[in-house]
Amino acid sequence: MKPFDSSLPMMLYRTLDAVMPAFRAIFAQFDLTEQQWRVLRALWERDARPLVALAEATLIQAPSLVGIVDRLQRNGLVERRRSDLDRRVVRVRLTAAGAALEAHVTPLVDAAYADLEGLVSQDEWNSLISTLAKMADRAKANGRELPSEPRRAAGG
Amino acid sequence: MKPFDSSLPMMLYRTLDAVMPAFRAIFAQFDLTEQQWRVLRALWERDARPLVALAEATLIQAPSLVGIVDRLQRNGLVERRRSDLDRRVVRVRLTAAGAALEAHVTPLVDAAYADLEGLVSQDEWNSLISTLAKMADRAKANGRELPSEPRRAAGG
DNA sequence: TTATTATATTTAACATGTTAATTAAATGCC
DNA sequence: GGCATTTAATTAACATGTTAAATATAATAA
Repeated sequence: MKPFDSSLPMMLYRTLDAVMPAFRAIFAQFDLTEQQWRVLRALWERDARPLVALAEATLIQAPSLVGIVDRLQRNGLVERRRSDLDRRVVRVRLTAAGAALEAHVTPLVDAAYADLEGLVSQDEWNSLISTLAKMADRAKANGRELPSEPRRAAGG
Repeated sequence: MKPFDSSLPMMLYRTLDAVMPAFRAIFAQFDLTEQQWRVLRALWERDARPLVALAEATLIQAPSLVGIVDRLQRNGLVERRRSDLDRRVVRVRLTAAGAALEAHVTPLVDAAYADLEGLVSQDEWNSLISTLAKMADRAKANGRELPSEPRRAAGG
């Protein structure tokens, strides 16, 4: 059995545990949770997204997202609007207050992110990001093949 | 503002999202959650730990751990015993059933872990782990200095 | 010793994660 | 055109995460 402390999943959790509190402290100043910030961050980039699209962009699954959007809506930062073309779709859009928040939060988050980048060399940083991307893509691809049998006979 | 999709925190979350379902599928076969497995995994390595020590080993904070241990206990896998030397301390120890589970779960988890290691080259794997370790250590060290002022005048 | 301070566990209040099931609306196919 | 199949959002049931506070016990200092 592996060392466990230094297993990849534990190292990923450990890194997040070490890194995120600094960001959460910023979010808390604006009465936002980390996940609420992620939703706003996605909407600032492209507003009025269907909930499914928002789930993909934020890596928050739809059932969790429902509650997060509920609370953002309760706090007046976003609103829901049902699509007319496809009545199943609910688009989440920023209110004026939600949009205005960007200018206040972003500078603090950017500064914290710059601090984070300074912890390792630029080479280390780049290879870290690219190895994570590669691993995530491949793991996800694997995960999509095993659960049920391949549709016809994809070959192995 | 950064690309967001490829920000370090999002990459860490994305990698965990891609990697963990394979492990969770194994845990589920034994009616275990990921966190319950982490507790057992730590106890298999060293049994009868104080709850605080278990929290550190598993990266699960004490308030969450209380409930997780409650459920493990309810399922007959661990038991609590209050220390006689220090009546504040509660040690969590494996039952026979909890100890016996190791031999069944471990082979499957090891196989899944081997698959994971195969996704990238050994060099990439090693530098990934070591960069994560470096970053986590440094971020944590930074986090311990700012919150309150240094005790006396630690110098900066 | 006693008041103070620190530590270990737990509870509380709230937000989120995870999986399965529901509900409503759209699509595919015969 | 009608029925089985998909898709989007939600609900349900349970487990966990996060922060603050409470409780009990231990260590410390005046």
